Amino acid sequence: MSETENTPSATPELAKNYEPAAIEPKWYKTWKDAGVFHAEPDASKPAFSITIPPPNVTGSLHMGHALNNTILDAMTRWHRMRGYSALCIPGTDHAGIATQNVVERTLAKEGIKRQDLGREAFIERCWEWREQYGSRIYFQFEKLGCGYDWDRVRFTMDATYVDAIMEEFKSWYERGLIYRGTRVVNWDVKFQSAVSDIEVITEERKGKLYHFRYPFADGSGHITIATTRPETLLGDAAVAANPTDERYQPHFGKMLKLPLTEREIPLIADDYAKPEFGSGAVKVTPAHDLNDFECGVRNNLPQHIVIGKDGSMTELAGPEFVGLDRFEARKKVVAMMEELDLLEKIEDYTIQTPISDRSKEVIEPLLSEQWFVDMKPLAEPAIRVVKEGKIRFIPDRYEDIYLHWMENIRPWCISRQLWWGHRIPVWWTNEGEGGQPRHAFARSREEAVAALGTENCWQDEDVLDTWFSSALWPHAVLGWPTDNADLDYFYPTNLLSTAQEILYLWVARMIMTGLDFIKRNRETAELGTWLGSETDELVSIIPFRDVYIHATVLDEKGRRMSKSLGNGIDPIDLIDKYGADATRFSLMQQAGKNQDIKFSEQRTDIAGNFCNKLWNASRFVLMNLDDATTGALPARAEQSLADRWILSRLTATIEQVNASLATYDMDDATRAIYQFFWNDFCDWYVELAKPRLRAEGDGSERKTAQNMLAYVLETTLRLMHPVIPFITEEIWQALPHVGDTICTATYPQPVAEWVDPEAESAIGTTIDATRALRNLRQELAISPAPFLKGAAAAAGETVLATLTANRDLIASLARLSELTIATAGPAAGTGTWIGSPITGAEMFLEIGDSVDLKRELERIDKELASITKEIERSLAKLSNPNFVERANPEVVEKERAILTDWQDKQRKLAERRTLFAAN
RNA sequence: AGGCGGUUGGCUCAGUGGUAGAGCACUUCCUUGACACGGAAGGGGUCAUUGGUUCAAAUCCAAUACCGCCUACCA
Repeated sequence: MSETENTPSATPELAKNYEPAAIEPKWYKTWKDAGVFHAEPDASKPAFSITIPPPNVTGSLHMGHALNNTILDAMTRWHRMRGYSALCIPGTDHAGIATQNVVERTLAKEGIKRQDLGREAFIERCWEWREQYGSRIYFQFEKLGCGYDWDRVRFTMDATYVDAIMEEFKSWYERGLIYRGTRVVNWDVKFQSAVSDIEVITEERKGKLYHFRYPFADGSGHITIATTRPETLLGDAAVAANPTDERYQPHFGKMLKLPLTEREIPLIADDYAKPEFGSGAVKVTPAHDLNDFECGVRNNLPQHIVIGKDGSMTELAGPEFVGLDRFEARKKVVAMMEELDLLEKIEDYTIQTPISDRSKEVIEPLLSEQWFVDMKPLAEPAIRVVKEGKIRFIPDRYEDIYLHWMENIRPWCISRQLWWGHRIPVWWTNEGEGGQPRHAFARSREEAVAALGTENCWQDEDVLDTWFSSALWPHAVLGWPTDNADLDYFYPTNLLSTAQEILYLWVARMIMTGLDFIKRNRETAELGTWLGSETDELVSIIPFRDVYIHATVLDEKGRRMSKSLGNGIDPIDLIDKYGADATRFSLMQQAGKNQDIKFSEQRTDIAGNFCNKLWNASRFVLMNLDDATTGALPARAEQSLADRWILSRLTATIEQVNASLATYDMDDATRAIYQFFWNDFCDWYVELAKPRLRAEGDGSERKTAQNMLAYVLETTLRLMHPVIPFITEEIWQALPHVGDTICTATYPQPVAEWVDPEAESAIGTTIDATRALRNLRQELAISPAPFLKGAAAAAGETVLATLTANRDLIASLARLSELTIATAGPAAGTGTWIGSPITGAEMFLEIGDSVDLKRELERIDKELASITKEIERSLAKLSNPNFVERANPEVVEKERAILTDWQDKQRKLAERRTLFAAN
């Protein structure tokens, strides 16, 4: 029969070479067109849902995304195959400052500033930008193989999403949780906006510590203070020293002449000053430092704003400084102080400098009026829900990190002085009592007029922090604030997987908003997903059950990937080079409970080799099937020992993979897959099957082998599919299978009847025997080509039976012309035999004239030396009465068996040695 | 400064009390009809250090060192 005729006509043949680019786009399109990824509420199935962390609309796929989205997709696919109505909702975040930055840069190339365009037109440009580039990352997700429900894609500025934000704002505003406040915020002088803590990076920079003298107003000497920011001197409101500091106790309350100004400032007592640092006295600038601000509030100090929003000095700084850039002002202050002989010294100093992540400008802590959210009341339930174990962190160490932050939560500044984003839905009028401004929540001018009772009103200029909108993500993407079937069925979601740096800014806030806004009837709420008391009719529902914090992907040297270092790896390049499957596999192999991943491209190369191996082994299986092969599991009676063995290995692997995925040990899951497929299936099972495929007779042995190969391979493909979706689909389609796509095929589950210690032990012996024979051949440098005579001496009946049963297999694998099995070794005079002991037997090889006596003795001695060491170790243990008496009897028994085995091998080898030494 | 991770063969990492493992790299051999992106056989580790608990420690405890991450108001 020709090869072509052997191939089942209904199934296509695999291409000779594995080329991911030739299969991946094809299957993604097929799946998408068939609606495989679309999920609807389905009462007959359990729900499984995930919302992806929405990447910035300006973003493109980086390694962190690739890792996280591989995990999300694998978890979704795994559940889909296990019969869940599995949904993964994609979307993007409008990313206020980042998008505005990108668009402003584009405009700058045309020589336009956003102020030239005006607010409306600028926002129009932002939308245009988004239309053009904002979906790029979606195509990249598709390329990675992410099976997301594209019918449900969400953007944080969609009209329905805006409804959710309005609802959130209204509720918090009306409950007084959102308030207007004046505090020191992180000010970005380039964007002229407040920025959030996460957008501030602390960098160690070299700077100077300046020691200045502040003279007492009454001329009775001076106090020395130190500062890294001399320009803030102009805004000083006091000098503080610790109340316990004896050096300053006599002077508290006295006034100091603030140099370069006309002002006098007091020396106050505040324990914010640490006596051990510098002179023990610290200048206090309430408007330009958060700690000084708090100190100022405590002591009722004035707040002089001397640095303006653009980073230049204000009028309050005095006529000599007004308009100067803050860093110019710094130089000038130092120079003038030196001139006045008030500069004591300048030291080199390492300064923890806050830098704006977006603009790379030094952040200016600045007193300004902003909108804040009072987080304390919102944090309380969010703490409880984690303490009560309703939301689980994986790895669990993040629970403490989360709780620590939540318990020390601070007000959240939500206003941003940007144009792109959700404009704050608050309207103002100055028609209040005594012309005081008043404000009210309103979604539109009409609402505002109604609420304020006047036409003379205007909307707040600021927009909301982007995180204000993403905090609503899980319920907003499911249609909240409108009650609907999706929200009912898919909420709470099952998993939130993300990077650790947004644990606070995002994860914590989603928990807070979820609990605050999503309430259900206690009777109908799913067990373990709600917070409330027995008497509450309505209870708060958690947004997700599991929070998986994935590792940070670093470069191979362990450095963060960054544009400036140029050490980043573009996942799209990896996919183009090795395929999405290899990219995913290499990421999953490294994704466990680790904090970071040192990633090198080599890992993907190795994963690609695995895919290639899978491809070729599958080709082998396929070309050995024929039309009659159904891939049905042969009856137990028809199965060979090897068949039972591979099924036993398979069910152990299935169990391991399912268990590992359930606990987010993706590294363990991929390792189990890798080892089973390569070491068990390819290295041994396929090799053991080869002679059976060539078997003569009625063809039943060949048939069984064919069905077994097809069955095991098909099952393995389903097991692998969540990790490597494309290649598994391509091969699966070529094999006998049930269903239209592997995506919706059943996920393998362990089968108790397959567990077969007897077969595992028997094939274990077969493998040992084969290895011993191959080893003899190699150690004595005998050509691998010729078929040699082999023999085995079995110590007991079990081993004798096992070896006999697998005689042909061993002979084939070890390239023997014949294999004699007996209870004793070959008789003298029957040839030149060398031997090697295995557990329960000794394997022999007839090597004719090619024996190298010296070499053989060396081999035996080497082996003996290592065995002797093992025996000594074991003897030492067993001769310790404490061990024998105290250790678990099973352990002692096991140790005795080990010793006996080593001693047995030692005796056999010694006999061999004597034999050869005599020659 | 505090908290949390890490430290296992040349490299990247598994391994939570009972004979130290994998992949890559390395050595030797092999292009035998699935695969050289492969096959076969090997070499290589006092599991960071020190102490403790235990019959038994890579594994549990304590300290130390180094690396990393995250929080933090040290001018």
